[in-house]
Amino acid sequence: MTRSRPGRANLESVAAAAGVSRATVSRVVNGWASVAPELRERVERAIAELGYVPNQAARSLVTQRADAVALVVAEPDPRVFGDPYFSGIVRGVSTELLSAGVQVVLLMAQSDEELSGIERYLRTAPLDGVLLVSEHSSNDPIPAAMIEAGMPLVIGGRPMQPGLDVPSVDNDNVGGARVATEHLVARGCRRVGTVAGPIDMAAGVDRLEGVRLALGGDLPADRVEHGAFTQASGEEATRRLLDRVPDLDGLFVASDLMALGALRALRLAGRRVPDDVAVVGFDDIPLASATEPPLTTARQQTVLQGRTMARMLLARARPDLRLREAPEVPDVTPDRVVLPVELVVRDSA
Amino acid sequence: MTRSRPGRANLESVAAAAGVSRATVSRVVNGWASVAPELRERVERAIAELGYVPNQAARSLVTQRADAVALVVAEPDPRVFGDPYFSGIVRGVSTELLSAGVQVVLLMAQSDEELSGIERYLRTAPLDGVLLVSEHSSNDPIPAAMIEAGMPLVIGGRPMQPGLDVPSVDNDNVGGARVATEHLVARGCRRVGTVAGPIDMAAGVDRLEGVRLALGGDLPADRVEHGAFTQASGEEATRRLLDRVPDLDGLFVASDLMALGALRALRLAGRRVPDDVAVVGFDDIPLASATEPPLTTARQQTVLQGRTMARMLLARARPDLRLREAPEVPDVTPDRVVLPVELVVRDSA
DNA sequence: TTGTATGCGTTATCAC
DNA sequence: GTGATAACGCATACAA
Repeated sequence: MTRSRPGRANLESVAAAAGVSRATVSRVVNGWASVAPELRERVERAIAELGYVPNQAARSLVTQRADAVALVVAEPDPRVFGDPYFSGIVRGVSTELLSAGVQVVLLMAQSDEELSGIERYLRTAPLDGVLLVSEHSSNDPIPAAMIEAGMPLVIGGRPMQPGLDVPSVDNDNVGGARVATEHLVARGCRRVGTVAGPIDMAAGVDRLEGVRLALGGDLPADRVEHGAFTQASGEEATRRLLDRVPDLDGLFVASDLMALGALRALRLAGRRVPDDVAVVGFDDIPLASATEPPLTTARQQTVLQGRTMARMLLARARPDLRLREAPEVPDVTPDRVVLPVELVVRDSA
Repeated sequence: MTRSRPGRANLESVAAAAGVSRATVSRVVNGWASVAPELRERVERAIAELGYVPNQAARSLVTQRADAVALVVAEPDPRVFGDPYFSGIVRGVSTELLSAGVQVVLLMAQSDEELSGIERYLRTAPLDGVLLVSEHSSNDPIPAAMIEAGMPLVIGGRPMQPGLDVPSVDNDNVGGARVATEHLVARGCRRVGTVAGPIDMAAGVDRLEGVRLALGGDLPADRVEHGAFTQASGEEATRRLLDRVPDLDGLFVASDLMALGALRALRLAGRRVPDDVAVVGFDDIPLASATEPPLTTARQQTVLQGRTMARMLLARARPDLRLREAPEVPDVTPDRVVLPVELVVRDSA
């Protein structure tokens, strides 16, 4: 709190009311053992009566700690917040930080102007560290600024900026796409194509790379179309693909949302799924199990990603905090963690 | 920033480097006029060289200001973030605060545990004020805590807690529902029913009240069904309604999402819209214009609501800030502002 | 166990 | 126009 109303209590006034020194009050507030029960009692009563709450600004000034961490989401489209990917990360981050007694502060940037306001805030505000989730981050000024300011930072996703190396937690987009595509091949598909994501996004690039790895040399340029991770773009890309490769029999679509569009395009083109064309998506959004036919897809562990990011940051920014055991979270000492992506087989492939 | 790395520059070091006093550096940093151009030059160079950034904790400690405001969203379902209602408010709040040089900090509470962490944070962190958006807020501890702590607070929506009066900005749910229902009547509907929202949410209660006002005494209990503001619940409620009142010829649905369900239920029941049953929704979500037929609905001004909330808070918490003119934003001196809701007539009614 | 004293980095009030 | 200097509220090393 900052606006000190006329009557805002502080250590001094509590000390006076309890008839002890400021130091003793401080000890009680911070739970130090070495306080006589009787004094403690008096102090606690005084605190309650005066409604005393410690001033975090003053506390941060001396301790160099803030007990708060910023989670920055740099994304122009406000709909990211409805995205299960994002909400999983937020849930994971919140869970882990809550149990560590650290508050999560969400900062969202929908424009460059807002982004620079956020940058300013990050450099000056009392914060223990920063978590950054941004999809197309190749020209994001924040990583460099944080490094220069000495502010601990962990990135969610694959850092796109060459030169800076920042601790990060990513999903295995390459491996996931590879397994998904291998599933198509194992199923008997001979002419596999893909609706890939945008090439300015790490997830787009990496998933396409996974397809390449799975198919070896067998991915001619005409079997690749790019979409924008939206349903409409997936539908169109699929249509273009079918025009060029009419005998396509397997399709890896780089996101479930695009896969929804792909299913529609296939239906309209008279193809049966999976009999004529087998389809695999990526993300396992809730809708994926409700499509006709239900969608085989690669599932990312978004909550785990959030938890891992949080612990990685705390390990670096607040080594004094002892976190509770969490065997399901990978070791966060290395600067780069990649979480496995699992294939969920349903009827579409 | 809080973790002062070994080399973190402060006023002192900048002053030394520039050969001036701390006071002069402070004047330069804060843009005071009374500094000789030459000194100013030297100071600015030193600042750049040392990468000096003011410490906000120290600054807040003495100024009693923070240049930051919290926007608290108390809602268990993370999907609120995808909700156009919420994203409109965020956009409005952000716009207005950005131009005032105040940072928005988003705090979301998905559980009571998180809510109490947030409450702690709000009382202690350097913050100029708090904006609260919570739909079912009748037992939210935050308003009382903020009042006790003397922290300026503005609520979005209608405050549900008796006793506390807190400045608030609401949409005219009563008026909007009333106009929507009157539209049905004017259209010739004789047996109007409604799918209302939950009774523990102000929007649910108020919209139902609007229907009552429009119909005078003519709303028998069997023409009211309640849904949970979801599509599925809207579909079910409509089905129940049709079972009980087969000759229903007008339907006000308290949210567009529920209206989507209602349209489906009507179609399945073989009713034509609007010929057999005219339908009006509420919210004007993007999907509303894409339904078959396009949905007549009441539109809330969510961005304006956010902007109004922000200005109302700043007027109380930071009267020193001079905001730019904004004729479209209503006067924020009264403690309660209700924004008009406009009927958008499409084909469904 | 308790109290005293110092410093965290700023802003702001004075003299000069 | 500029420079000392006193707060701001707290934690903590040290003395008692």
